[in-house]
Amino acid sequence: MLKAEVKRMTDQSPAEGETGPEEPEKLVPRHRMANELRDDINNGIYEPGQKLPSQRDLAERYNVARNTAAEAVKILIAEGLIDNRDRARPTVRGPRRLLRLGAERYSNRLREETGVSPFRAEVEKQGKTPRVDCPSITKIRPPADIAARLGLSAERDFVVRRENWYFADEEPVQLGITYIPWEIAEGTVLATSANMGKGSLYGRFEDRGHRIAAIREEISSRMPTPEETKGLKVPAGVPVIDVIHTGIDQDDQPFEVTCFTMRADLNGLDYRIRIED
Amino acid sequence: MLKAEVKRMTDQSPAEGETGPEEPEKLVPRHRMANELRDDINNGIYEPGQKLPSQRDLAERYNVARNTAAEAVKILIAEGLIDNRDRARPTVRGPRRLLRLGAERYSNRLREETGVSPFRAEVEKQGKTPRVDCPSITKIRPPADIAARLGLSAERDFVVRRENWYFADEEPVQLGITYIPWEIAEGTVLATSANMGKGSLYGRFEDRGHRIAAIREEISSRMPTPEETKGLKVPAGVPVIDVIHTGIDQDDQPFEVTCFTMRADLNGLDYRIRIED
DNA sequence: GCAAGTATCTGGCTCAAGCCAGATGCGATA
DNA sequence: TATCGCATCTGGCTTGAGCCAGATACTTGC
Repeated sequence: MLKAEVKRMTDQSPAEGETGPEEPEKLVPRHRMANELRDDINNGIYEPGQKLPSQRDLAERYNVARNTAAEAVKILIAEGLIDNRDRARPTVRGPRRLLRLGAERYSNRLREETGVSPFRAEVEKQGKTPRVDCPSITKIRPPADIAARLGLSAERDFVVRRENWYFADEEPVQLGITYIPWEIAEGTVLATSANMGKGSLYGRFEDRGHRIAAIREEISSRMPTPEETKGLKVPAGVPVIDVIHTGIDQDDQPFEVTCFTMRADLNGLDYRIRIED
Repeated sequence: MLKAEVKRMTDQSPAEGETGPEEPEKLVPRHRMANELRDDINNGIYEPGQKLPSQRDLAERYNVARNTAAEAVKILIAEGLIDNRDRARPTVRGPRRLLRLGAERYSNRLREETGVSPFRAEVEKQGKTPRVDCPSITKIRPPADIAARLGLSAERDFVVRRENWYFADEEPVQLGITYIPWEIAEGTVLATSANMGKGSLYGRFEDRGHRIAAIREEISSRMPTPEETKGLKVPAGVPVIDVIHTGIDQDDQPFEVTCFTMRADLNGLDYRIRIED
């Protein structure tokens, strides 16, 4: 890692003495500058957590207008290399440790033995304080895609919709919206209370005769909507992971669907799956 | 011009104490314009595939400078709502059908019965033509994280590195880099040939006494690097999904690791998992 | 009817100038 | 010493001007 030769020839003379196999591929200034900055970051010249020089400085160093310097920084922000929360000085983003959520979080035994939710366990493993907020429980008609997964009718049936926000050290991490057939939730805490009691959510399903036997998880990723950016405080240049989770009971019946929206800079998934013959 | 008279003596008031339902939340022009455009797109005023009016038109309609109009469009591009391939006119991006890849793609029975790779099957299901390209097979020292997963030493051991590019109708879809311990690959087509023969990759592992019994899949998501943007032709505003896949045999030994990089606009994952008690 | 050539339009990009509000630093004051 | 107030700095944003190369449409000549 020879960071000694930080060439900074501000004049854009061709200067390509020996043309490598790669053609220079002439770049517009914003990209030339973004590339240099990116290399510097990857080579550790700017350390994670370190603030970048001011736009006005950068502009002078790279011999561009301040506007252009700002554009170059924006490129790296969009790539997720630089963080620019609020109006603070843009900062080099370091690799963050991911919460690794796996299928064992649904294990019946684990639930019974520890009594602590896997999300909490995972957060505490990182030395942070978990918090789960359930700001709303409502009775609604299921959205069409949810109805399909639960085997319900979007016109005739009802579901309980439970909204859960997950925090680590008060930083929003993910959002989960759980849909439960009214038939199952009716008359239980599932339909009324944020506090699920011993064994948590799946404990209550078991009370109603639905023991979790299998799950389906449909995973995709996309850029957050503006609402999600605000609600989850997703930094610029960070996508979200969508997980549509379906809980399936011992009779092969789906009894619950949860749609997770996770910040991709804080969450990952980790599945160990036995392959059936 | 000190606006001293505006100074809040009630400074640092809780602020989110009893905010009204929705304050207008004054927006800068670029966001105001981006919001209107986004609504129009979501309300179907601009149909998927339709071209946006010219920047100069938009600027006039929204009463901003052309620069600002361009910035507003860029916001929607970064959100993934608008596509601006090449220098073509920005176009409203429609929802794309995802390739849904699941764990059953590793099923031994499925492999033996159909003989066709799950990727091919999934692509053909969409009426497209699959193609897999294996441009390089090399013998290298394993990267540290790979070595750890295979139980090898990054200094002493070797692995075969196989690079695979996956296309649907000649559009790049994903990239997979497979690492196989040299001990296993030595002397087989695994180390030499792109063509795997009947039963494909996992058929050859079985020849060497490694029947797949379990897999581990570690999933995360991020924005693509510039190289990936170029190689996979990832459109602006689209993340990639990283999957680190580990194949585990009947003796609980890992025998293969593959790192997938998938375009998130074309790929999704779909796992059905039995929950152990 | 068709091909070639041309004028126009478009998006991408850069620049210089300037306003604003929040952050920062520093000195004066209590 | 601790706190307040102010000057300054910073990033974010907007504007209007202008250049460029590729796309498009239109004309002209064969």
